[in-house]
Amino acid sequence: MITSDTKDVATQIKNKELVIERRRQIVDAAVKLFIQHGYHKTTTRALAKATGLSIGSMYEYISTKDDILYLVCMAIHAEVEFAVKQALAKSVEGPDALAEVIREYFLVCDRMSDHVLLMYQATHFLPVKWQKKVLEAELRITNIFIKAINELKNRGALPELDEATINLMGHNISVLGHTWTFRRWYYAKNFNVDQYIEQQTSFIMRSLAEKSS
Amino acid sequence: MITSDTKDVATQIKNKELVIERRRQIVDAAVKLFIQHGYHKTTTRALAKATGLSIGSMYEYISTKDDILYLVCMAIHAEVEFAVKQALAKSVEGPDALAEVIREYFLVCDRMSDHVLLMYQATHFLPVKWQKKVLEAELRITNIFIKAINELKNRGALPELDEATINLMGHNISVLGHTWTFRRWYYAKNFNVDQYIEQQTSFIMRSLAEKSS
DNA sequence: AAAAAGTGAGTGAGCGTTCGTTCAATTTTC
DNA sequence: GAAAATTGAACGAACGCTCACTCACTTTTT
Repeated sequence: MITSDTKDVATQIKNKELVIERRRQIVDAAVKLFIQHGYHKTTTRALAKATGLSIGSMYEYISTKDDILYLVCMAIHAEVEFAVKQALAKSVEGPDALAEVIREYFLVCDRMSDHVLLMYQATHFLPVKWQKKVLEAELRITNIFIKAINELKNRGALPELDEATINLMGHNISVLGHTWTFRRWYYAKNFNVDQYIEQQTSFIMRSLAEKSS
Repeated sequence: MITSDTKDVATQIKNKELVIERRRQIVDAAVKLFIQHGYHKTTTRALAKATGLSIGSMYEYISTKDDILYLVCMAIHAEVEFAVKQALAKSVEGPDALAEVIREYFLVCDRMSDHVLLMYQATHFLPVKWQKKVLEAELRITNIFIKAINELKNRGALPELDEATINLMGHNISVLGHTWTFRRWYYAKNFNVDQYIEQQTSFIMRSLAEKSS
């Protein structure tokens, strides 16, 4: 796993490695509990117990319950970003490169549906300063798509598209990945992931391909 | 305004009209406060004060804080549905009918961004039984789009599209309306509503027009 | 033996909800 | 039509409980 920017959360503990290790424990436990019961119904006591620390001890590694949510959000984004970047790196050069990245992204979203859902519901409990950080992380992922589209365009595999259009398409990809998670209540009855990916990729590619106006 | 199904929320008050009036007051106040401070940080006392009732009195009209959130969610959906249905009714017959409905839908989403956002964040605090009701209301709106696409298809204005594709397109319209509200933090810097509507409508229409696979 | 890490009972603010009471308006009784 | 009885909406102090966070103390590490 990737250790996300962790330096903005205060700690009393001197040993840096210990901080990383314990926080990983905390995040792992928190993800499970937050997903299961939601942020508010998860008590710090339950968090501590699940982590294997005492409350007092846990509070040596963070200074607010918010901190934990922040660490969780960053960890989730880091994981998604990692998956997408990897897909981008190993993908073939060619017009299907984008489709491949989209596919891999949608698959992470599927694997991590609960996590994505959690972020949609809980980000806004964070202090504004951290909300911004989380959105930056989100934007970083979206930018990967935008970059991928641009490369395709520059390679001549797509018609001329203005900046705004490409930008929006990047965001659409991002959101349609999330949509799979938060419309599960409906989609699950009608599709499996692969069908969803195929359909949406086709939607995206068609939208990009024929610029008529 | 439309009085959404209100009968599943219990009240001590006998006078039915009074219940409707007071609940409208409660919902109006609640929307503002929930949007401003979020559901959890809004206390029942603050709610009562903003409504112009005492807490005790307010509790004669509902039986749980959840009830208020439920009423709020239903009221919001009712308003969106109303707007879309109206657009559908007065829209011209023709291939632009869909574009017109989309436009009007995106515009309600814009007007009610805070409300839409609120629903994304707060629906899951409801008891499951009511979450379902809220999702039904959501689906009702989505189905309007699906129906509109189908009519266009049957009128020959669109190529043959299978049920699944049309279905998904309906959901995409729905979600892309919401997206305008919950990606405001980014979009606002780059677009205004009209540009957003034009771009997304163009995506949708192109995608519907050219079914290649 | 000093420093660092861990502990968990304790604290108190904050919250949703209840319920005994008030009182203006309406209905019934004489 | 005055007096008595009934109704039910409005009230808000009080209750019981939850929960984030602290701190004096113990254990472990160096």
